[in-house]
Formats: sequence, structure tokens, C-alpha cells
Amino acid sequence: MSVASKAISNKRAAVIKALAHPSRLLIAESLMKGEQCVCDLKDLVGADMSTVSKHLTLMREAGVLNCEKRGLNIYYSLACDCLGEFLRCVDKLATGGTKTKRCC
Amino acid sequence: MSVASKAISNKRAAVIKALAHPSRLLIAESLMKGEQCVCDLKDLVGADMSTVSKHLTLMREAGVLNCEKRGLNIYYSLACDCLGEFLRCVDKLATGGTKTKRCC
DNA sequence: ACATTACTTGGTCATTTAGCCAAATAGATT
DNA sequence: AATCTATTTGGCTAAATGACCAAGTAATGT
Repeated sequence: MSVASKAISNKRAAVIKALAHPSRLLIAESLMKGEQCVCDLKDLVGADMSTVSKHLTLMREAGVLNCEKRGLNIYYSLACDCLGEFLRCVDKLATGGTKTKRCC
Repeated sequence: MSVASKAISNKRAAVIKALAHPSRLLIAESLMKGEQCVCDLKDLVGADMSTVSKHLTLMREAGVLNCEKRGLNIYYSLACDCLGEFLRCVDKLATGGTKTKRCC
């Protein structure tokens, strides 16, 4: 693999990784309905505010979320409306019936 | 969150996690062209065979891959043909221009 | 039966991740 | 200016991940 395509591969993996955690997935799904501030998301996830904040920073740095400060609150929103089709595929895989248990 | 929806959330996250690594992403993309055996994928990834094998096991257990043994070789294939739309969204996010650098 | 080939499994180690708490910052309110 | 509220940052620790090597297994060829 070339250096360039390795960089692309890493960037893609970072985006996917930003969604590869139950709490972050929950956050992403909730934001499909519209922007929310950190304390809303903290209630949703049920973890320490600092923990949630770190998840959000990670997602923003990966390019998955945008944020905007208004007054005391910081509102996070999805950077792309394609999450639906992303999740459609994930659910297909997550609920897929005929898995190969083993072959060896 | 209920216990049931937490379980679903974890399952989804496991599927996403199975794709959230440069080597595993590379493997998934390569398998879009058709099944391949472990040594092919080892050459593709360029890591130790045992490392690749562990990646493949993880992906299979998450439900992303199927495998079938024929002779000495084990052939891995994608469990779902929806990877294309999945990656379309990932690329949109990975290459997205207007990212919020910071807001605080 | 013995060697070979293709994989997997177990062990170990370094790195990353995820959680919490305490402290810092920034805007709003008094 | 002092305080309150919302959020981030730093520090710490426990747990998970990813890589390699060495050893084990299973089908094939001799």
C-alpha cells in the first residue's frame, strides 16, 4: 500500500471508529432528529459529562459532528445526513441470520 | 436505556468496530470483489498471518464475514452486499470539507 | 507414517481507550 | 466583581486492542 492510500485508509477508519462505540452510536442516532447540547446528550447516555464531552470531541475531530456555541451551551449536530444509510447496512449485518459459526 | 436496547446498541457497535481498523477496512473492500483466502489477505494487508487471522475471526464473529474451508484454504467473503453504501457515507464524512475546527 | 502447507490459538507486551474525579475556562446573571 | 452554569482539559487507572512469535491443528501430498 502506498503512503497516500494508507493515509486515506486511516482517515476512513477514524470516521468509522468515531461511531464504533455504544454511547457514540446512541449520540449519533439521537442527533439525526436535530442538534442537541452536551447536557441533553449526557442525560441520553447516562455517563459523566466529561466522558460525554470526550466522546463528542472525538467525533468532531473525525469529521462526524459539527458544533456551535450559543450562550452557555454548545450544540452538536451531524456533519452529514448519510447516517441513515450507514445504519441501514449496520443493522442488516447486526441482525443477519445465517452466520458462519466456524469452519475450522 | 433498557437492557434490550443496550444489547442492540452493543451488537451494532460490534459490527462497526469490526470495520473500524485500516487493515480490516482494506480486507472488507477487497472482499467486495469476491471471496479470498487468508494468504491472499495476508499479502494485501502485509502483516503477520496470525494477525490477519485474528482480524478475520473478529469480523466473522461480528457477522460481517462468512468463511468456508475448501481443501487447505479458508475462503472469507462478505456477509452482506451493503458495504458499498456504508463506505459511501464514510467517504463523504472522511473527505467532508467544512468541519468545525473548534467552538470553544 | 511423515512432511508440508494453510490457518488458528495462546502467550506476551506496548499502546490505546474509556471511565471518573478534580481543576480550568467562558459566557450569563446578580 | 462575584457567582453560577455549561463545558472542556488534565490526570489517573483499569481494561481492551493490536502486533509479533511460537506452538498447535487439519487437510494434502509423498
